[in-house]
Amino acid sequence: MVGAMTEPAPAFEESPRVGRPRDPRVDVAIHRATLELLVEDGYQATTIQAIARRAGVSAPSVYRRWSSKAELIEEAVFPSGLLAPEALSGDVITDLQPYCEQILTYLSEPPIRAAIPGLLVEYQNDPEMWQRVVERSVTPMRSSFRAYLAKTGREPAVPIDALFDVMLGALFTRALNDGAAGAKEFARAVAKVITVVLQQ
Amino acid sequence: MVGAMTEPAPAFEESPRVGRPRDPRVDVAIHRATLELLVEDGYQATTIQAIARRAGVSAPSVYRRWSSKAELIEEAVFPSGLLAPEALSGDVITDLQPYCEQILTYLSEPPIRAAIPGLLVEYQNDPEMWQRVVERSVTPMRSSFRAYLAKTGREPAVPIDALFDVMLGALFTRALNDGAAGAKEFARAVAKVITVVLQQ
Amino acid sequence: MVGAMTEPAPAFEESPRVGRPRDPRVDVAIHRATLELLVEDGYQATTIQAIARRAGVSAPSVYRRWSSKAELIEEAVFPSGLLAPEALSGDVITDLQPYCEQILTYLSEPPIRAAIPGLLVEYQNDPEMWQRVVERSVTPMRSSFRAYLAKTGREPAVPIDALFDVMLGALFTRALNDGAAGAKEFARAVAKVITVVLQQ
Amino acid sequence: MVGAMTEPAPAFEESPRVGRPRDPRVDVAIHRATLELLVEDGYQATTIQAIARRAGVSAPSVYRRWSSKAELIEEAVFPSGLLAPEALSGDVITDLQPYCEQILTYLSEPPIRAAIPGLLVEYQNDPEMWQRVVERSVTPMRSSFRAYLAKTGREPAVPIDALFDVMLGALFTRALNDGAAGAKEFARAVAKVITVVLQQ
DNA sequence: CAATAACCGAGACGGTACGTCGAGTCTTATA
DNA sequence: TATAAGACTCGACGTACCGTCTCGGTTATTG
Repeated sequence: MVGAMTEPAPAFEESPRVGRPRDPRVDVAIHRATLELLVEDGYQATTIQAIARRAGVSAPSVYRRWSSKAELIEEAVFPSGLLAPEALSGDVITDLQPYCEQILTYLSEPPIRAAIPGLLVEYQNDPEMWQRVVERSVTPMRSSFRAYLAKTGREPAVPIDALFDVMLGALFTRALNDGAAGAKEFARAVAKVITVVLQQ
Repeated sequence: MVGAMTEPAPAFEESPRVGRPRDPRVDVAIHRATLELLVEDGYQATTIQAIARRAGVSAPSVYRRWSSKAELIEEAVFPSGLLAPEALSGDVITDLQPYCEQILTYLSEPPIRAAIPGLLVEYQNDPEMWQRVVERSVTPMRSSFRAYLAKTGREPAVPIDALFDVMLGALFTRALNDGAAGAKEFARAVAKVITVVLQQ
Repeated sequence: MVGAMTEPAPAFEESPRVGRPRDPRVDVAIHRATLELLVEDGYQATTIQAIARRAGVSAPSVYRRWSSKAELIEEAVFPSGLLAPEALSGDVITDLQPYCEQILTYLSEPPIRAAIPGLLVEYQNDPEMWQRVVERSVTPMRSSFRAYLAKTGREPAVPIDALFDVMLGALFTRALNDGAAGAKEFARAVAKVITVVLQQ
Repeated sequence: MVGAMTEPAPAFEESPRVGRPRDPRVDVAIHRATLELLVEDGYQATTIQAIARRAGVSAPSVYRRWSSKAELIEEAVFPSGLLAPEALSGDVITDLQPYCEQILTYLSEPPIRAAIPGLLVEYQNDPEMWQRVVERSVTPMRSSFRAYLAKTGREPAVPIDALFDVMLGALFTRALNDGAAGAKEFARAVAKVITVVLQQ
């Protein structure tokens, strides 16, 4: 399922056993403030100081948890495990459209729409970091798509990965440009294209 | 034709008749510095102060010509009239692949790759400005695509605009993620997908 | 004469001929805020941010002029040329007491009292910088003292520099500890001590 | 005798009888770290956090024992009972010089030299606290000086307290500025001055 | 040919975000 | 029940870029 983004994220890695434990309300407040600012003011205005201010938290409390704005936002909009739209029944004709619609809806969620171009900029000089983001968000979709096609037993005229890239690229670009507006129609069109290729 | 980006751009519209005229070498230097910085250091590091520094020019000389970093970059990477890949012979089977390859190559030009996510961020709270960018870059492509299909006389099973969006979205996403690497293969795949839909 | 501390100080060294000239009101405001804060809140609370705030000026405008808090304060409390108490008539018996009183009064000026221990701390690991401060403030006094004694034609039983150090050390310590309270009496005592040595 | 400063000091007054007892090694480590930092890096760099770090101890463990950096340092450099240079034989001519030298040597001890200006700054807005420091360090010297002069039976031309202030002020200022360098010569000069006054 | 006006580089200006550090306070597990 | 450790808020640090401004000086067109 395409998940909502409401969980505070498990923050950093290991929790040390001694000393005052981190206040989970701080995590929640930062998480919440980040998403709010992303949606309200965009990526650029979502500065760490603004996040701290809105969360009612000090800047060091943010830096203690995340080493950069990019990491914080990455984790806020891509909480692990909530990324892969699930495959559906198995009938290509009926399934592909809701599947596409699901992806388009997911990519149109305001914080995701706002975060993606920002992360692209941030990681412009660090392709590996961007690959990490892709891994967390795209790879699960690609897997479910592959699994889905495997169930249908088809051998398309176009390599499956390329076909997936066409589908996702179309939906991704649409989401960036128009958000959820007209999602249903466009998802239908994309699904139709993929279906035709599969049936050819 | 997909154009190279080497010309200093005619800057602002009207040239006032009185007073000292602008030094065209300043325009050239800013233009050049902008593209260089975009490619070398990415959108974020391409600050106006850095551009001025590299161009050997003062910051006000930049602001005199462009009111913001976004406008400057927009003009530097999308010099008017150089945007529309030209249509080709008319035979769908043979034309579509070079056409897609042309678009993918164009979108993979380093300054364009670097500029697009930055402009997306910059215009996050100003969709109209982003539409202006789209108009300058996408609309000519869409027109040529329509004209191209008109020549073939086909009536596809998917609305032409949606089909174009699928094609361009796929190529755009590919360019953002991988640049020109493997462009030929992917362009072939995209062309195949479109062809299949057209022939269906 | 022992000078008042009211002048904005000529700021940095050379004034460059190009670029927007510095706003002299900014200099004045910083100078004034520094002295006020020193007197009201002490050396420690006289932070650069607090100075900027009180002067109604941005922090960078302070850093543009002085590279550190120490330099700023040094210049604010020791404006060049106002440091040497002048020698008096020439009669040891009558002169020495007002001379000592003058020095004690000078060292008791609130900003000086407040600044000296702070500068001592600041330059604890940079004795040369402290020597520079001494040069600006003590050396003129020492010179005038020497000149003064030369006029009397005496050859004291204690080296003149040591005698000066005893006199100034006594007055300096008194000023640090008690300020101007009971200055007259203490100046008389110090003058008496020096006189006795000179007459011995 | 002028005492060395090596003992950890008995910390706070009362030792509570209940609960986990304090680890005395923590006291020792803090004490040692404080003196080391004072000498190596100066008063300013001797932050409580740095002390805790060097002592291998947490900051609250320091605050539990001393309520402020000033108190900690005060106690570290002026351990009670080690402050008064002892009076000597009783012959003014021969005694005064070693007495002055002793004081000068004491005030030149690196931690004391480093601590004094810092404490002056710290107590700039709390003269009573500074008086407390003076009481602990100067008053014993003043008493021994008075007792010393009483033994000689002299009635000097300058009030004894003022004479003491001249002597100590001269030595104190010398110690702050030059430390122990040339101590012997300067002590001789100071002693000569005092002697002359006493004999006059 | 003089006046005018827009340009030029340089740099000051008030703001704001950056990421770090020290000051003290608090909360928890541990002894 | 006090300790030790670390998270907490707060605010100063010094730097960078923002976009604007003021300056002295230059270069063209206009009167």
